[in-house]
Amino acid sequence: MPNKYDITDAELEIMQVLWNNEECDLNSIIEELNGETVKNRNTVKTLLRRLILKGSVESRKINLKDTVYVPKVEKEKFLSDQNDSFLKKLYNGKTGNLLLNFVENKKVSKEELQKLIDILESEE
Amino acid sequence: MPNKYDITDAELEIMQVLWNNEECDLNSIIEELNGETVKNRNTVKTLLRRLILKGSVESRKINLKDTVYVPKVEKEKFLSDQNDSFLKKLYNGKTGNLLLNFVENKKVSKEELQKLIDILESEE
DNA sequence: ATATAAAAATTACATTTGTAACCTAAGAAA
DNA sequence: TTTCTTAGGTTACAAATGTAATTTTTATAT
Repeated sequence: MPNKYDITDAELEIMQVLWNNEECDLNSIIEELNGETVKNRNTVKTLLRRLILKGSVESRKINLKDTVYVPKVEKEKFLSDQNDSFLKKLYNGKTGNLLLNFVENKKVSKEELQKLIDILESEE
Repeated sequence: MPNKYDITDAELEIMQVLWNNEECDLNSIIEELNGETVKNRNTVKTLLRRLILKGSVESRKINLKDTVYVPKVEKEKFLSDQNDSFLKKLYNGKTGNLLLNFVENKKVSKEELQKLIDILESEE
């Protein structure tokens, strides 16, 4: 009884395709995946089935033969949950700790940070 | 043949204890863990054994009876690797994308960002 | 209408992960 | 020294995961 948001790494690759395309059939998914990962058709089918089982994806029959798959979790919500658990796991749940790490390791520049401040200010 | 940096969630809890204490025996580890997670002694033993197997931890015999465990991966290196794979998995490998998400969801404040800029400037 | 191709559904299977029981050896208590 | 306790080592096991083979169904070409 895992829920919508327990998505494994292999499943996530499928979700990414669905988020980028909203509604696609198996073939499009497989095509999209190539370039990234190459997966056997049945593998993709299994991943889709598991995603459907846990309610993260819905399958819609177009006709007797064809089916399209629709993501049932918003990417935004998913990302936000992933952020939270990542932060909790490694940074005591604090964005500040992660950011500090980025700064210490020169993963972000002054300019980038300034741009973010600008965004925040423009929203005020 | 998983390497030092493939550390599972349950194993990570052990690593955290070791990172905070540098050298401890099984009992101290278990004691530290309580409050966080409660784990059976044997469970902790197994996790330690697996960590040793993959080279992330070393066990040192103090005497015939007692052993202490020593972390063999630096926390810094580990965190940095985890950051990279998290970013790659969800943000195209770009810190910028993650930060933008934080900003959009009000997970970081202007003040925090400014403080980071100050740190960067003070280092120049 | 029948054989063949394509898609969908079901089943399989090895590996990893979390959890712990079980067995053994070494000091401590009697 | 015999027994109990405690620490260490080994084995087990179910659930989750990544991957795919097998079987069944549906459609298309002959």
